[in-house]
Amino acid sequence: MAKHDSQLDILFTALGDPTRREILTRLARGPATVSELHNAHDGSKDMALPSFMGHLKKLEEAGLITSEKRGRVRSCRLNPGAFSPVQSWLETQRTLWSERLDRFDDYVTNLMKERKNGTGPKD
Amino acid sequence: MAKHDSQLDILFTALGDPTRREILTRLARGPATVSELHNAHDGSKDMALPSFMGHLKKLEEAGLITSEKRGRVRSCRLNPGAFSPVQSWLETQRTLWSERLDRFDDYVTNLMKERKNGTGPKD
DNA sequence: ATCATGCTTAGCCATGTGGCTAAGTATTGA
DNA sequence: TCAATACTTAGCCACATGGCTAAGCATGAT
Repeated sequence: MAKHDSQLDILFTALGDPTRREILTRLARGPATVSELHNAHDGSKDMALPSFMGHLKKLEEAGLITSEKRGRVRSCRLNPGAFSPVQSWLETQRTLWSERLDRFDDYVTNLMKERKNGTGPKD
Repeated sequence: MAKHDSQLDILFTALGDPTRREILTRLARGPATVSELHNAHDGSKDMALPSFMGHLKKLEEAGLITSEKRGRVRSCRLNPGAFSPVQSWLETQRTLWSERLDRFDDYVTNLMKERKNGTGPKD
């Protein structure tokens, strides 16, 4: 089996929360301050700021965003390159699937046939 | 902000675990039985079968795989189409980013300049 | 019928997650 | 200087996650 890749864990996990995806979508349009992001989110969810900050922290730890504090204002920007491992992994899946010509039914059919013949599957 | 999409939650979350990604990669090469998957995984991790089955269940709930029990053997196959929402979301991000011509530094510069001029950011 | 095989169910655990409230610190503007 | 603003820290909570062991059920082989 393939080697463990914790960066993929972190990336996919980060993307598994709706608030965090919202944030990323907003930042894809351009940088924004924490307040701007939070206010936009509050429109529908009304989440407490510390919780919201936790989401930003998670995105930053995943490398998906970078934030910078100037004075009392913290601005966030997207790191689009950080999506690369995700896209690579998906592409790998697609490639493997394309190379696979067999179908599920064929597999089961062969399995049953080989069992009846007493030869066992070949692998 | 965009509407909540719980399927994306489920998909990204499912992909956030290394064991589950391993399983998907293996199934991209073709269908396999639970034992085959588990044995291959055991080579490096030695996870108890009930735990392993929990991962398969999660993948099935996400729609990423489909399993079928014949007699005492359960076979699993990949549903490649289930990745579509994930790829669509990533593509949306890329599109938004491409449309974005500004840079982070420009944003902060404009922010400071507009504050000095007393006009405030425009949105 | 009996035993082996391949799951499945049940219960447990430590840790993490996604929130909350309360309080605090630093910066900015009046 | 003081009040307002923009975060930041700390502590709490219910629930979920990713594992474990033990036991059980169904099927297949002998």
